[in-house]
Amino acid sequence: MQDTAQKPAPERAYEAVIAKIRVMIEEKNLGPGDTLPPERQLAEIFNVSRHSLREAIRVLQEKGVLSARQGSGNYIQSATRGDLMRTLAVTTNTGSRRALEIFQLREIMEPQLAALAAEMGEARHIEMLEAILDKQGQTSDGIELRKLDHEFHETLAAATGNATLYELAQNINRSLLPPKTKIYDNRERQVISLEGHKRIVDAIKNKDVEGAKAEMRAHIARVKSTVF
Amino acid sequence: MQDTAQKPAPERAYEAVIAKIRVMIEEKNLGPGDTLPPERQLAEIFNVSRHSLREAIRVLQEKGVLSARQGSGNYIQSATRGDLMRTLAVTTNTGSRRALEIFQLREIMEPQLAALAAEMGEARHIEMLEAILDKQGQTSDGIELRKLDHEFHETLAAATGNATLYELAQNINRSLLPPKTKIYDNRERQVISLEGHKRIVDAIKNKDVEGAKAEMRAHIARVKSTVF
DNA sequence: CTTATTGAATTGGTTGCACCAATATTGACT
DNA sequence: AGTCAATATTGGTGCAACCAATTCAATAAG
Repeated sequence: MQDTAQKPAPERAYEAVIAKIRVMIEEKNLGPGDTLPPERQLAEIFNVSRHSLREAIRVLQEKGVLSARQGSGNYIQSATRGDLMRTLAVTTNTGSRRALEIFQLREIMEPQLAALAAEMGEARHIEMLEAILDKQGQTSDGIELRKLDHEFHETLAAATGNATLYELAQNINRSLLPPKTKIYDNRERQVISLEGHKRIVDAIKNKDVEGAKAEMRAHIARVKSTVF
Repeated sequence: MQDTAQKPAPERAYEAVIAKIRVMIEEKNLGPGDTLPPERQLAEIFNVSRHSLREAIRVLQEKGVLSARQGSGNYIQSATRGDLMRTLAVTTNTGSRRALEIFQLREIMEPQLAALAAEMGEARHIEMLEAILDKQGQTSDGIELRKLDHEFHETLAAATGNATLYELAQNINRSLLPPKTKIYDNRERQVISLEGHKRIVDAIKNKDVEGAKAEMRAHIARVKSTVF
């Protein structure tokens, strides 16, 4: 067991602090130029160590929400209150949650990529997809299969004819699964993956736009359930 | 005197550490899934306290470069070279073909962002959206309106609660329209934009998931037709 | 010999305190 | 009043200890 295991995601101290700072900014109606209370005092108020407090401040600094002046104070930076609130509205996502976020992005994009591929797909793209399916059926090496899975989804994006979508798909894939993960060592997953890919390619070959979308949606759902 | 004058900006310890970590990743040719040396050891190597080292690691975490697992280690998430947003960040504005591609990306994503916002949207997000509508109705300055349009779509992405989607939306917006574009000087477009936004917010307020999706789709279609 | 178990060692998470460095404030002196 | 030096305040850094989750190896059980 060494997936990208997802635990209940315990909230880190600095994350709680960021949330509290956001509330404070809203309640005290602070805007650009205003200063936060001193760190020692904030740590006291929020009941955390100054270290944890400073982690939160660093993050907000790096996001452009705050700026620190040694000897003076921490100042609210964002150009407008709108920028400030928007940034604070989504703040903070630790590694594990990020994986879920990227998965959500994938759920949004991939079914429509499949649909577009079915609509636009040229012969050469379909051939490439089928070649990948072949290889996928002939190996059982986990590393190789993960690679082929990436290839499949990227090729599908390429089949849309939209270079931007292709590049984005590449980055999504590579962000989602670290190369060494062994989730493909599981025989059951191998079958699920291959079956799903086959159905998708079939739909694309038949130029079945809605079918391709549905199959991809189902495929992602299945993969997701085996991962989490 | 309260002038905003900034000194030569003395480099903070954590900034130096971030740079050194990046160099280390490069030199040791580390990729996603690999782990960094333990914090105590890194602090020793870089000659800083663990506190400063951890500030650096936190920042890299928030940027999605690292992910931490207590009891295990700090893992490289996405290589510095292959950041998720790179695609759109770099390319900004290369011909009309690119513009069309990004528009297509927008057609794929935004309706689902609206749907998610309707499903997840908290009160504060809806308030922000309505505040933007107000401003939009009160000005007719082209530059200002373009800015508000961006704010609207970015706030909507923020309302999904997914920071990755928010970042992506930011990049899409900025890639699609150069800051100076005056397409909002056209009175007709102003009306179309405001009307569309209102309908979308209404649907979100009513938690009408399908309605939000449909309204956004229609909105994008209208905007597209006025642009091309 | 293989598989569980358990307990020590490792590693990130948090806290507290002390001290440094830059800035702000006070107050004595002219 | 104005100047300027002493003092207090505030962010920046370091050290050391302890907590909590994980890893890993020694050991016991089958």
